[in-house]
Amino acid sequence: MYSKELLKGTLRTIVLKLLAEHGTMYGYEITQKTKELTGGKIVLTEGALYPLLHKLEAEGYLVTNTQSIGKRIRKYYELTPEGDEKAISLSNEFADFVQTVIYLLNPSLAPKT
Amino acid sequence: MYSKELLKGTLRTIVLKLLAEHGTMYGYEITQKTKELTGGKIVLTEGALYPLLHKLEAEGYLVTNTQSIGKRIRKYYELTPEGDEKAISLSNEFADFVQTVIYLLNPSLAPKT
DNA sequence: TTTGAATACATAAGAACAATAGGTATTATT
DNA sequence: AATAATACCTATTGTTCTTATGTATTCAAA
Repeated sequence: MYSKELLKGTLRTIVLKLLAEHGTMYGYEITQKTKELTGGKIVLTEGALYPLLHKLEAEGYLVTNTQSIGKRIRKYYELTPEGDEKAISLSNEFADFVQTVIYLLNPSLAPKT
Repeated sequence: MYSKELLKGTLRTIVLKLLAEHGTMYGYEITQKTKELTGGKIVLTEGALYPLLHKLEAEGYLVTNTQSIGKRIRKYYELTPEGDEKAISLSNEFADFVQTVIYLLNPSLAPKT
Protein backbone atom coordinates (compact mmCIF):
# COMPACT_ATOMS: atom_id res chain seq x y z
CA MET A 1 0.00 0.00 0.00
CA TYR A 2 1.30 3.38 -0.97
CA SER A 3 1.27 6.62 0.96
CA LYS A 4 -2.25 7.76 0.45
CA GLU A 5 -1.50 11.08 -1.15
CA LEU A 6 -0.11 9.51 -4.28
CA LEU A 7 -3.53 8.32 -5.30
CA LYS A 8 -5.09 11.73 -4.98
CA GLY A 9 -4.55 13.08 -8.44
CA THR A 10 -4.84 9.69 -10.05
CA LEU A 11 -8.16 8.28 -8.94
CA ARG A 12 -10.18 9.93 -11.71
CA THR A 13 -7.72 8.65 -14.26
CA ILE A 14 -7.86 5.13 -12.90
CA VAL A 15 -11.65 4.98 -12.80
CA LEU A 16 -12.16 6.42 -16.27
CA LYS A 17 -9.46 4.29 -17.84
CA LEU A 18 -10.74 1.11 -16.19
CA LEU A 19 -14.14 1.80 -17.66
CA ALA A 20 -12.57 2.48 -21.02
CA GLU A 21 -10.78 -0.87 -20.88
CA HIS A 22 -13.51 -3.04 -19.42
CA GLY A 23 -16.65 -1.37 -20.76
CA THR A 24 -19.51 -1.34 -18.31
CA MET A 25 -18.71 -1.76 -14.63
CA TYR A 26 -20.41 -1.16 -11.32
CA GLY A 27 -18.83 0.53 -8.35
CA TYR A 28 -18.01 -2.45 -6.23
CA GLU A 29 -16.63 -4.20 -9.27
CA ILE A 30 -14.24 -1.31 -9.82
CA THR A 31 -12.85 -1.65 -6.32
CA GLN A 32 -12.40 -5.40 -6.74
CA LYS A 33 -10.87 -5.19 -10.17
CA THR A 34 -8.42 -2.57 -8.99
CA LYS A 35 -7.42 -4.62 -5.99
CA GLU A 36 -7.04 -7.70 -8.15
CA LEU A 37 -5.04 -6.08 -10.94
CA THR A 38 -2.68 -4.37 -8.52
CA GLY A 39 -2.24 -7.32 -6.21
CA GLY A 40 -3.75 -5.34 -3.35
CA LYS A 41 -1.33 -2.46 -3.80
CA ILE A 42 -4.09 -0.04 -4.69
CA VAL A 43 -7.32 -0.27 -2.78
CA LEU A 44 -10.08 2.17 -3.60
CA THR A 45 -12.15 3.14 -0.61
CA GLU A 46 -15.88 3.40 -1.12
CA GLY A 47 -15.94 6.81 0.53
CA ALA A 48 -13.76 8.05 -2.30
CA LEU A 49 -15.18 6.02 -5.15
CA TYR A 50 -18.91 6.55 -4.91
CA PRO A 51 -18.83 10.34 -4.60
CA LEU A 52 -16.40 10.41 -7.51
CA LEU A 53 -18.67 8.29 -9.68
CA HIS A 54 -21.55 10.61 -8.90
CA LYS A 55 -19.44 13.58 -9.78
CA LEU A 56 -18.23 12.10 -13.05
CA GLU A 57 -21.82 11.35 -13.92
CA ALA A 58 -22.87 14.92 -13.10
CA GLU A 59 -20.03 16.16 -15.27
CA GLY A 60 -21.29 14.13 -18.19
CA TYR A 61 -18.45 11.64 -18.38
CA LEU A 62 -20.50 8.67 -17.25
CA VAL A 63 -24.03 7.38 -17.61
CA THR A 64 -25.68 4.83 -15.33
CA ASN A 65 -27.89 1.86 -15.80
CA THR A 66 -29.35 0.43 -12.63
CA GLN A 67 -30.14 -3.26 -12.58
CA SER A 68 -31.76 -5.49 -10.01
CA ILE A 69 -29.88 -8.62 -9.03
CA GLY A 70 -32.42 -10.44 -6.94
CA LYS A 71 -33.37 -7.87 -4.35
CA ARG A 72 -30.06 -6.09 -4.58
CA ILE A 73 -29.31 -3.28 -6.99
CA ARG A 74 -26.30 -2.61 -9.10
CA LYS A 75 -25.51 0.67 -10.77
CA TYR A 76 -23.59 0.04 -13.92
CA TYR A 77 -21.47 2.90 -15.17
CA GLU A 78 -20.48 3.48 -18.76
CA LEU A 79 -18.38 6.13 -20.46
CA THR A 80 -20.02 8.76 -22.61
CA PRO A 81 -18.08 9.94 -25.67
CA GLU A 82 -16.84 12.82 -23.53
CA GLY A 83 -15.82 10.32 -20.89
CA ASP A 84 -13.90 8.36 -23.45
CA GLU A 85 -12.00 11.45 -24.52
CA LYS A 86 -11.38 12.37 -20.92
CA ALA A 87 -10.03 8.92 -20.15
CA ILE A 88 -7.54 9.26 -22.97
CA SER A 89 -6.45 12.78 -22.14
CA LEU A 90 -6.05 12.08 -18.43
CA SER A 91 -4.12 8.94 -19.17
CA ASN A 92 -1.80 10.78 -21.51
CA GLU A 93 -1.39 13.60 -19.05
CA PHE A 94 -0.48 11.14 -16.33
CA ALA A 95 2.13 9.49 -18.54
CA ASP A 96 3.60 12.86 -19.45
CA PHE A 97 3.64 14.01 -15.84
CA VAL A 98 5.37 10.84 -14.75
CA GLN A 99 8.05 11.29 -17.39
CA THR A 100 8.63 14.83 -16.20
CA VAL A 101 8.85 13.86 -12.55
CA ILE A 102 11.13 10.91 -13.22
CA TYR A 103 13.48 13.20 -15.08
CA LEU A 104 13.30 15.71 -12.27
CA LEU A 105 13.99 13.08 -9.64
CA ASN A 106 16.80 11.47 -11.53
CA PRO A 107 18.19 13.53 -14.42
CA SER A 108 20.62 10.78 -15.33
CA LEU A 109 17.68 8.82 -16.70
CA ALA A 110 16.96 11.47 -19.30
CA PRO A 111 15.88 10.16 -22.69
CA LYS A 112 17.67 11.04 -25.93
CA THR A 113 21.13 10.80 -24.43
CA MET B 1 1.15 22.66 -16.92
CA TYR B 2 -0.59 19.61 -15.54
CA SER B 3 -3.90 19.36 -13.81
CA LYS B 4 -3.07 20.46 -10.35
CA GLU B 5 -4.07 17.33 -8.54
CA LEU B 6 -1.25 15.28 -10.00
CA LEU B 7 1.32 17.16 -8.01
CA LYS B 8 -0.41 16.60 -4.73
CA GLY B 9 1.22 13.45 -3.54
CA THR B 10 4.49 14.19 -5.23
CA LEU B 11 5.63 17.52 -3.88
CA ARG B 12 7.39 16.09 -0.83
CA THR B 13 9.17 13.60 -3.03
CA ILE B 14 10.30 16.28 -5.44
CA VAL B 15 11.59 18.60 -2.75
CA LEU B 16 13.47 15.94 -0.83
CA LYS B 17 14.96 14.37 -3.93
CA LEU B 18 16.04 17.73 -5.34
CA LEU B 19 17.86 18.40 -2.12
CA ALA B 20 19.41 14.96 -2.25
CA GLU B 21 20.67 15.63 -5.77
CA HIS B 22 21.79 19.21 -5.42
CA GLY B 23 22.87 19.37 -1.80
CA THR B 24 22.01 22.60 -0.09
CA MET B 25 19.28 24.76 -1.59
CA TYR B 26 17.07 27.62 -0.54
CA GLY B 27 13.36 27.82 -1.13
CA TYR B 28 13.28 30.18 -4.04
CA GLU B 29 16.05 28.21 -5.67
CA ILE B 30 13.96 25.06 -5.46
CA THR B 31 11.10 26.71 -7.32
CA GLN B 32 13.44 28.01 -10.02
CA LYS B 33 15.33 24.75 -10.41
CA THR B 34 12.09 22.84 -10.74
CA LYS B 35 10.75 25.23 -13.34
CA GLU B 36 14.01 25.09 -15.22
CA LEU B 37 14.43 21.32 -15.17
CA THR B 38 10.85 20.69 -16.24
CA GLY B 39 10.72 23.38 -18.88
CA GLY B 40 7.97 25.16 -16.98
CA LYS B 41 5.80 22.06 -16.82
CA ILE B 42 5.97 21.90 -13.07
CA VAL B 43 5.79 25.15 -11.15
CA LEU B 44 5.93 25.03 -7.37
CA THR B 45 3.87 27.73 -5.72
CA GLU B 46 5.35 29.46 -2.74
CA GLY B 47 2.19 28.92 -0.76
CA ALA B 48 2.80 25.21 -1.05
CA LEU B 49 6.56 25.14 -0.81
CA TYR B 50 7.34 27.24 2.24
CA PRO B 51 4.87 25.57 4.59
CA LEU B 52 6.14 22.20 3.36
CA LEU B 53 9.75 23.14 4.04
CA HIS B 54 8.80 24.23 7.55
CA LYS B 55 6.98 20.97 8.08
CA LEU B 56 9.83 18.84 6.81
CA GLU B 57 12.14 20.71 9.11
CA ALA B 58 9.82 20.15 12.05
CA GLU B 59 9.71 16.46 11.18
CA GLY B 60 13.47 16.26 11.29
CA TYR B 61 14.11 15.69 7.60
CA LEU B 62 15.72 19.06 6.98
CA VAL B 63 17.94 21.49 8.80
CA THR B 64 18.30 25.16 7.96
CA ASN B 65 21.13 27.57 7.72
CA THR B 66 20.15 31.18 7.34
CA GLN B 67 22.54 33.46 5.51
CA SER B 68 22.51 37.16 4.81
CA ILE B 69 22.96 38.22 1.21
CA GLY B 70 23.36 41.95 1.55
CA LYS B 71 20.26 42.94 3.49
CA ARG B 72 18.27 40.01 2.24
CA ILE B 73 18.13 36.63 3.92
CA ARG B 74 18.28 33.19 2.50
CA LYS B 75 17.31 30.06 4.34
CA TYR B 76 19.35 27.18 3.07
CA TYR B 77 17.89 23.75 3.57
CA GLU B 78 19.84 20.55 3.84
CA LEU B 79 18.83 16.94 4.34
CA THR B 80 19.42 15.21 7.64
CA PRO B 81 20.33 11.52 7.52
CA GLU B 82 16.64 10.81 8.07
CA GLY B 83 15.81 13.16 5.23
CA ASP B 84 18.19 11.31 3.00
CA GLU B 85 16.53 8.01 3.79
CA LYS B 86 13.13 9.58 3.29
CA ALA B 87 14.12 10.96 -0.09
CA ILE B 88 15.13 7.50 -1.20
CA SER B 89 12.09 5.72 0.15
CA LEU B 90 9.64 8.27 -1.26
CA SER B 91 11.37 8.18 -4.59
CA ASN B 92 11.20 4.39 -4.70
CA GLU B 93 7.62 4.42 -3.60
CA PHE B 94 6.75 6.83 -6.36
CA ALA B 95 8.45 4.67 -8.97
CA ASP B 96 6.66 1.59 -7.69
CA PHE B 97 3.32 3.38 -7.61
CA VAL B 98 3.79 4.60 -11.15
CA GLN B 99 4.58 1.09 -12.36
CA THR B 100 1.44 -0.19 -10.72
CA VAL B 101 -0.76 2.53 -12.15
CA ILE B 102 0.69 2.17 -15.62
CA TYR B 103 -0.04 -1.50 -15.54
CA LEU B 104 -3.55 -0.80 -14.29
CA LEU B 105 -4.17 1.79 -16.96
CA ASN B 106 -2.77 -0.32 -19.74
CA PRO B 107 -2.31 -4.01 -18.91
CA SER B 108 -0.86 -4.67 -22.36
CA LEU B 109 2.28 -2.88 -21.21
CA ALA B 110 2.91 -5.44 -18.52
CA PRO B 111 6.55 -6.36 -17.99
CA LYS B 112 7.88 -9.92 -18.22
CA THR B 113 5.74 -10.87 -21.20
C1' DT C 1 15.42 58.21 -11.46
C1' DT C 2 11.70 55.96 -10.58
C1' DT C 3 9.01 52.20 -11.82
C1' DG C 4 8.53 47.47 -12.50
C1' DA C 5 10.36 42.91 -12.42
C1' DA C 6 12.86 39.60 -10.05
C1' DT C 7 14.48 37.88 -5.74
C1' DA C 8 13.25 35.98 -1.16
C1' DC C 9 10.84 35.18 2.69
C1' DA C 10 6.12 34.37 4.92
C1' DT C 11 1.00 33.40 6.29
C1' DA C 12 -4.21 33.00 5.90
C1' DA C 13 -8.38 31.59 3.71
C1' DG C 14 -10.42 28.52 0.74
C1' DA C 15 -11.11 24.50 -2.48
C1' DA C 16 -10.44 19.83 -3.60
C1' DC C 17 -9.68 15.32 -2.58
C1' DA C 18 -9.56 11.02 -0.29
C1' DA C 19 -9.69 8.53 4.37
C1' DT C 20 -12.29 7.32 8.11
C1' DA C 21 -16.31 6.10 9.97
C1' DG C 22 -20.72 5.37 9.89
C1' DG C 23 -25.22 3.65 7.83
C1' DT C 24 -28.65 0.21 5.25
C1' DA C 25 -29.64 -4.10 3.18
C1' DT C 26 -29.05 -8.60 0.67
C1' DT C 27 -26.73 -12.94 -0.22
C1' DA C 28 -23.42 -16.59 0.64
C1' DT C 29 -20.69 -19.31 3.68
C1' DT C 30 -19.48 -21.68 7.79
C1' DA D 1 -27.15 -18.56 13.62
C1' DA D 2 -23.50 -15.82 12.78
C1' DT D 3 -20.17 -13.90 9.97
C1' DA D 4 -18.25 -12.43 5.68
C1' DA D 5 -18.96 -10.73 1.27
C1' DT D 6 -21.67 -8.06 -1.78
C1' DA D 7 -23.52 -3.43 -2.92
C1' DC D 8 -25.06 0.89 -2.33
C1' DC D 9 -24.69 5.52 0.24
C1' DT D 10 -23.28 10.00 3.03
C1' DA D 11 -21.08 13.05 6.65
C1' DT D 12 -17.07 14.50 8.99
C1' DT D 13 -12.38 15.18 9.13
C1' DG D 14 -7.53 15.77 7.73
C1' DT D 15 -4.23 16.79 4.37
C1' DT D 16 -2.59 19.11 0.62
C1' DC D 17 -2.28 22.58 -2.56
C1' DT D 18 -4.04 27.11 -4.70
C1' DT D 19 -5.02 31.65 -4.41
C1' DA D 20 -4.33 35.77 -2.41
C1' DT D 21 -1.90 38.77 0.28
C1' DG D 22 1.93 40.80 2.75
C1' DT D 23 6.84 42.56 3.55
C1' DA D 24 11.23 43.87 1.87
C1' DT D 25 15.50 44.03 -1.08
C1' DT D 26 17.91 44.26 -5.49
C1' DC D 27 18.30 44.91 -10.33
C1' DA D 28 17.06 46.51 -14.95
C1' DA D 29 14.75 49.44 -18.00
C1' DA D 30 12.32 53.54 -19.41
